[in-house]
Amino acid sequence: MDLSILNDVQRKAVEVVDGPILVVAGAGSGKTRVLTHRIANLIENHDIFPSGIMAITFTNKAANEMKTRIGSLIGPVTSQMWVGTFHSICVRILRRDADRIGYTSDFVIYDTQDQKALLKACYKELNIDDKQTPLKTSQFKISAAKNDMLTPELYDMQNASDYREKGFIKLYYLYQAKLKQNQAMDFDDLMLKTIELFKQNQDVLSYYQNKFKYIHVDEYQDTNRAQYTLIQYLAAKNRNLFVVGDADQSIYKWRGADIRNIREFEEDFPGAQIFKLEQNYRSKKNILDLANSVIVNNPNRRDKSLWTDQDSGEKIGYFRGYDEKDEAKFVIERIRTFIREKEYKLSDFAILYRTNAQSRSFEDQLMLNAMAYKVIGGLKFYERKEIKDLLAYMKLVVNPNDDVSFIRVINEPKRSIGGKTIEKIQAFQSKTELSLLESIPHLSQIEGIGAKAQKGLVEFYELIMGLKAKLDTAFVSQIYDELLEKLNIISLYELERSIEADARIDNIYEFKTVIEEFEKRSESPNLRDFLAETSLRSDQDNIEEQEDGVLLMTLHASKGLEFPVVFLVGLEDNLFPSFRAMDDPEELEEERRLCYVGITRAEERLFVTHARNRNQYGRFEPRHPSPFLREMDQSILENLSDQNEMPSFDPPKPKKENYFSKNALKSKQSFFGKASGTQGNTTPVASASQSATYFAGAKVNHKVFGMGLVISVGADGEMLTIAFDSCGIKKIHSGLAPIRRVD
DNA sequence: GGCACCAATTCCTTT
DNA sequence: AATTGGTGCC
Repeated sequence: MDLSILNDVQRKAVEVVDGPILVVAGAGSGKTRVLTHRIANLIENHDIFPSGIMAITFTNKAANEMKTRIGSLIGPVTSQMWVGTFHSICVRILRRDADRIGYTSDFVIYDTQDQKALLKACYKELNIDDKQTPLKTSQFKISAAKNDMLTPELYDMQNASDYREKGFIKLYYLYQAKLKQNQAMDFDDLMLKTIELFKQNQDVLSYYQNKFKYIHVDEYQDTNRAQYTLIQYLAAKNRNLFVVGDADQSIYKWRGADIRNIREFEEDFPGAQIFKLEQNYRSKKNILDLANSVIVNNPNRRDKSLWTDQDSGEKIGYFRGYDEKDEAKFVIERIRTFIREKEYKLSDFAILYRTNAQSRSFEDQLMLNAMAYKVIGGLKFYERKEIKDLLAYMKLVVNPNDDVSFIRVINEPKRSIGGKTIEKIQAFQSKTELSLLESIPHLSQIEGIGAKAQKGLVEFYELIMGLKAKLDTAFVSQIYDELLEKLNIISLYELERSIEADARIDNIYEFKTVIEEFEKRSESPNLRDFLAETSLRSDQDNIEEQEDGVLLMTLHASKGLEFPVVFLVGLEDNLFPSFRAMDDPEELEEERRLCYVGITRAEERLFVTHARNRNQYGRFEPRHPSPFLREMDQSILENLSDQNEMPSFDPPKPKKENYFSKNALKSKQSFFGKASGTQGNTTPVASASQSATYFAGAKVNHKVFGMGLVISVGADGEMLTIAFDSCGIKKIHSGLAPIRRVD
């Protein structure tokens, strides 16, 4: 292994073996390299067994990459190492000893949707009105409490004197009780229950404390209180804790991440060694300068600044469009130009936005141009109805206590079992210790269930039990196949003869592929582990390397990734920063960090864009530029907007020579070229709803004069000089004359 | 119980 | 704009 490729600070950080270590790693400063070399160094030069090493990463994808990279440094010794996310590592620990805290190792993991369904049941039992207290509010409150490690009991103690909390406390108790009844844990429980396990069972804790001699945590700035505590427990004995993070990239406060965890590392671990990585290897200087110009506006920030010895690179492209469609057209046109003129492939480009909903206009344009793309996040594959249904069946096969899954699929496909029937079973259930599924054999004791419903219930029971019998002998894919066959689900969707149904069928087959891949990769492919893995899959885990396509994702999802060309879009007030952040300075700082993260994803080129109007909630509304645009160093921005679209914030008015520089002119031409439709195969129809902007080269139709070509636009952007086919050149007012654009 | 139609709500970010 | 949930009728 060659440590000479590291810079001085990196090497020093890598070579320390024992004790607590904090690596403050700015964006693109090679923290993954430090982590992998550190671990490789432990194993190769200090005879540490891989089985004594734990590394916690932010995504499973990062975990796999880390294993691969360590493997390529010192060979395939990594299989004994524990590398994974907080959630997956907790599952692994819990599977072993769940019985110590009143769970079986067959527990299932409830995602956000399941959580909601369970809360709904709690609401019903407690007569809570979901109009008065939206499910989301309770969901959020429970999660926040758990992130702060407040169990119902602790929360109760802390808030007992507050009568307004009475209702919530009751709900929280019931929710937690129901989770246990269902043998289920939500995402936050995975950490809390692991901590509980450690707290109550000294022997278990000692086992792991002794086992893991060296613990590593990546993205330490985004750990929450529970995760922090978990680490404290695990590292308490050996104190060999190596954490890497960057306070400037903390973007998960809303999920409970506590920036203090990294800021106060020295106090938590006296004698900790601290290394600061400030040389950036990722981005051109202009990109880095832009990032710095934004992040310095955060008042509560420890001063540090990244530097690079790379050249400046191109300026940062700035574009303001008429609306989101205009914005998308610009971005896609740029990508086309890049690919035509340079050696870029589609997957070199990333479009980063604040909210998932923004992907749409870009998808439309990409589709129009027949360009491959991949949207990361949004409606996840595993959240699609047909997949969730099949997952619910499989969860029930593993865990018959899972009432949430039972209710989800008992009438899917239709078995003539509705709310009334379920209520009757629940009434029976409350007198017993049985789950809904387990109640079915006792149907004779339940009054008033119709023959049709009874038949449906029994068939359902037999289906699940039939599959359960095969659990230990059959492959997951065999169970899946049998499930599909027994449910006759494909034929049912085929009968619908709709595009949506066809897509569902595709997804069902796709899911089969996912299962088969799991079986190939896993050492002991069982259904339990498969279900856990699908529940804990992150968006980034779904990025496939081999497929070429433009990447679209939220800024959050882009964390830890890098791309040659980045488009940071939708830089508008109330969108980015989010409207929720406007009145809260702390949240505004977090939005700014998010902006910083976005900028620093770019290696070679960066473009920042926004629109003057945007469709939202079906309404077309004017938008204002984001304050972050104003903060950006204007001298490194290059305005690529239509002349009519000069920015209204202190304009990044390019110096004359810039404006007419070869680059600016070239890009301008391509932009106009596209809009006026002179490029033949670009945007064929597209503009049925023509945008109201006019510019030189635009084709217009006048009610009286007929077709014409805009020659120039007045300084006010409204007086147009138009050459009409019928009557020559005329000056008319775009706001008053009966004209419209024809694309 | 199932289905069709209407109304309300949503678009902040996620394991 | 689009999805989701609710209501009322069959």
